[in-house]
Amino acid sequence: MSSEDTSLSELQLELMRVLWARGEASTADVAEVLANSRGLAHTTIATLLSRLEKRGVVASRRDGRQLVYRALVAQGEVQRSMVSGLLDNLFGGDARALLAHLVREEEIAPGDLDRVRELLAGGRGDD
Amino acid sequence: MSSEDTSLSELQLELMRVLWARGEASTADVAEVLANSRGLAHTTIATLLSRLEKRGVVASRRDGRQLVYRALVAQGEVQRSMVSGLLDNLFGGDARALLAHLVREEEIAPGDLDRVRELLAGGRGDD
DNA sequence: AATGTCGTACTACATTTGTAGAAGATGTTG
DNA sequence: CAACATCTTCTACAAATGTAGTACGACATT
Repeated sequence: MSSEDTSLSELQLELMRVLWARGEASTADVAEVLANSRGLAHTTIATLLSRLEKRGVVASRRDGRQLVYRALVAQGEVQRSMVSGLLDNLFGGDARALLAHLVREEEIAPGDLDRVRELLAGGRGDD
Repeated sequence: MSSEDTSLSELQLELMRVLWARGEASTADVAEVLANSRGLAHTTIATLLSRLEKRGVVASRRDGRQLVYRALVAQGEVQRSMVSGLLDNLFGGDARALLAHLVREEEIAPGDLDRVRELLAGGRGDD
């Protein structure tokens, strides 16, 4: 039901990564990171965060005059929907095609395939 | 270097897929496909194609009063840049993380890992 | 208390994307 | 040749995104 199909832009993801990494972050926290990497103004970050909030992607809490944001969507959820979108749009939904692409483009070494298989075969306690 | 980092929207990819599949396609050809799948007007497709051309993603050739388009970027190039973008933005550039994600999300069955390895080793493409 | 500081809220503007109508050019057919 | 069917071109508009200034409110400091 609430499985929103959340697709975010690169910049939006950059904000989210701060929130995901810290759990919570004030506008100033996020702004500092983004000022470093991109030279964005403090008010720009405020705008972006409020827009993200309007979309329901993040929520804010007040701390004095500051707003402290936290993510409402897990990183995994976003990964899921965006990877799935890419898969559909670029590989006809065929994950093996994407996998082959990754190996062919040398993003993944053939040995990694075994490693991942072992990882999964070994003690994996998730559902 | 002309390695443009080509990232396309879902709709844009839908147009491109027609061109990639056919090699060349007139506006009407593309429009017909997109009218089916999305109910888009003929002029909409014309607009989209011309915008793609302005970006250098496709080129057109005149055939009578019609324009016949062909892709200027290979599907592989787009896959490369878009997968790479996704990798950077969502998985910190770690392809193994994406791979693990794919397996965990059951987009890929563990057995596929072997199959892909075989594919790469022997060049055996049956299915 | 007055003032300066800092943060949010609001407003604004350019660009990209999705979508399509109107107008004009051109080829087709009786 | 005239009427008709088409196709491209231009123009338009809404929503999303990137980017930031201005204004206003709250807090701290002297």
